[in-house]
This record gives sequence, C-alpha cells and structure tokens, in this order.
Amino acid sequence: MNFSDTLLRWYRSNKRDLPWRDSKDPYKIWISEIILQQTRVDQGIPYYFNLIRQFPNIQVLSEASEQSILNVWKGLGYYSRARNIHYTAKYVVQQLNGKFPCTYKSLMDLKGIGPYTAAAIASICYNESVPAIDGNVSRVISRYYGIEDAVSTSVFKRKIQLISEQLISQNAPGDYNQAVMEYGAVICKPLAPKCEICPFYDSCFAFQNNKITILPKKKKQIKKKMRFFNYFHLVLPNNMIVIKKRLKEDIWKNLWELPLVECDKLLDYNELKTISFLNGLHQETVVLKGRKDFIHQLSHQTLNIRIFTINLSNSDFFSEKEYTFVNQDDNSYPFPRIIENFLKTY
DNA sequence: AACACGGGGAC
DNA sequence: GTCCCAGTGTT
Repeated sequence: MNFSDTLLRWYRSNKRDLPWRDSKDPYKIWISEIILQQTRVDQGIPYYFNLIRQFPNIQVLSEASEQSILNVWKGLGYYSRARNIHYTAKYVVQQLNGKFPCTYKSLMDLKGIGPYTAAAIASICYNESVPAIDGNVSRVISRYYGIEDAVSTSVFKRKIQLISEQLISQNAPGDYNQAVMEYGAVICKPLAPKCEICPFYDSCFAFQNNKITILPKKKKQIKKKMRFFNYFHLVLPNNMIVIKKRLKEDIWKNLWELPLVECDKLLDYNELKTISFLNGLHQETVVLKGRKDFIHQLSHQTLNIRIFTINLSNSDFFSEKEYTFVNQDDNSYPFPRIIENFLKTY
C-alpha cells in the first residue's frame, strides 16, 4: 500500500473525535479553520463551542457587532481573525446573497482565508482535490521525502506543494488533508515524534538518515521587541474604572485596556506625575493605592507592564475624552489576557 | 522575503 | 528559558 492509502487507513481508525468532524457545513468548517490558524486544537475547542453557540450561522455572525465577536474571541490571540470573520460574514451575506463560495479560487478572495484555509474548506466541504498545507504537512512531508530547504523559503514551499499535489486522494481529498495534519499532530510531532510506532519508518528519509531532529529546518529565532507599558487602574468612588479602546495598528487592535503611558522604560509614580495627565489633576483627587509589575510574553514582543492602582475622587478629566467608565466586573468589554487577569484578581 | 500578529502548552 | 502551533496580511 502506498503512502496516501496507508495514511488514510490510519486516519480512519485513529482520528480524534473533534467537534467539527463529520460536519460539511462550510460555516462550521470555516469557523473551525480560522480558529485553528496557529492555534492548538485543545486551545481552540472551547472557543469553537462558544462561537457556534453565540453565532450559529453566517447570517447571525454578519449581524453581530464586532465587539460582541471580539468578546467571544478574547484570550485566543491574533484578533485580526475575529475582525476578519466579521468582515467576511457581512461580505458573504450582503454581496453574495449569503451563499458561501465553494471553490478554492473563490474562497481565496475572502479576507482571512489564505491558501491553507481555502484548500481545507474546498476539500472538506466540496470535495475539491486541493492540498491543504500547514505546519503539520510541511513537517511530515519534509521528513519523509527529505526536503532540506529552510521552511521559510519559496523553494521549500514549492516542493511541499508539488509532492502534496501528487499524494492527495482524488476520491477523499478532505480526509486525506486531515489525515496528514492529524498524523503530524499526533505521531510525526515536532519534538519527540513517535517513530517507533510509525508505519513509514523504513522509507522515511529523516528516520533513515538520523535527521528527525533537524527536519524541517526551522526559521531562525526572531528577536523580541521590548516594550514598557505604564497602566493606570483608576478606581472611582462608585467603584467604576476608566478604560479605553486601542485603535492603532498594533497589538490588541479594537480591544480595550486601561489608560496607558508607553515609553522606553517603566516609570515610578513621581516620574509619571510630571509627564502624564496626573500633572493636571489636583493633588487631593488622586490617591496612590498600589503598584504591580508583570512580564507578558508575546511571540514577537516582551511586554513589561506596570499597573498603578489609584483612587480617583474626581473624574472630570476623563469624561470629556476618549475614555469609558465601566464596572470592575463588567465582562462585555474584550480585554487582552493580561488586563483581564489583573482585573479579575484585583 | 521578512515581518507583525497572541496566547498557551509541552519540555 | 525554548519551541511552535490545522496561517494570513502587509510591506
């Protein structure tokens, strides 16, 4: 039996029971694939249930507010995905009469859908024979066929694409695509792959050449940017706090946070008094209650975060600006994890 | 081609 | 600490 048939057989008797499996509803597959972009299955599953419950179909999603979608998405990261499914839902409902595109080519026109997701939806929902190539597929193929180019190069991508086009099942492209991914996630893992139970070990290039640990050749480590966020946790007499929406093209776009002074280092209270809005406030309206520091690691940034808790007896300064007042426990505003956790434990 | 974009799980 | 995840959009 050849590679694809062995893989398909393995898949059909070993596949995990995931919530979107056995569905061919393009809406559900679409949502699941967006969630799974750069996201582990285990992490995505609860979000899938929440999204489908709150937005059971594309019509409902298209009529929802972006904030309500972000509020379900909060904590999952890569928030452009949430903004894009909202944009695309509106586009499909309003411009395409609610009919979801059903070919690889037309799926590629949708915002948030790239080559991988278009192929996944086209193959799973519409039986189109196009390979869905993700990190799992790249790893499995590069190891088995000995593709030694760096994963980031176009040469690598072209080779994986070509091999995958040869391998994909014409009868069951959706199952084939999911089989390779599942195999990469469960057996041919990045670290400590289970070569001892792998049926392909005798013909696997990497295993035979002792290159399992170096294939696929990884991209070089990116250097993280260091950033310093000085936050103000401003508590009013009625126990409301001051928050603000992040609107810039930056991390956490369209999520909410506390009033922020970002600069090249963490500051102490006296330094902040001279450069921030604190300068314009009367001494007696502001009482410093506490200070907490955090280090929040993102993939591309290290966030040094300092949060000052301050009792504020007069909110006039904030009422005329782009600030909002909410209860501490109001959960209708999507906060980044670090802010959400801080407010929850405060 | 390189970079920005989150958060968390596994080691 | 490091790695990297069912990738996409932008420059």
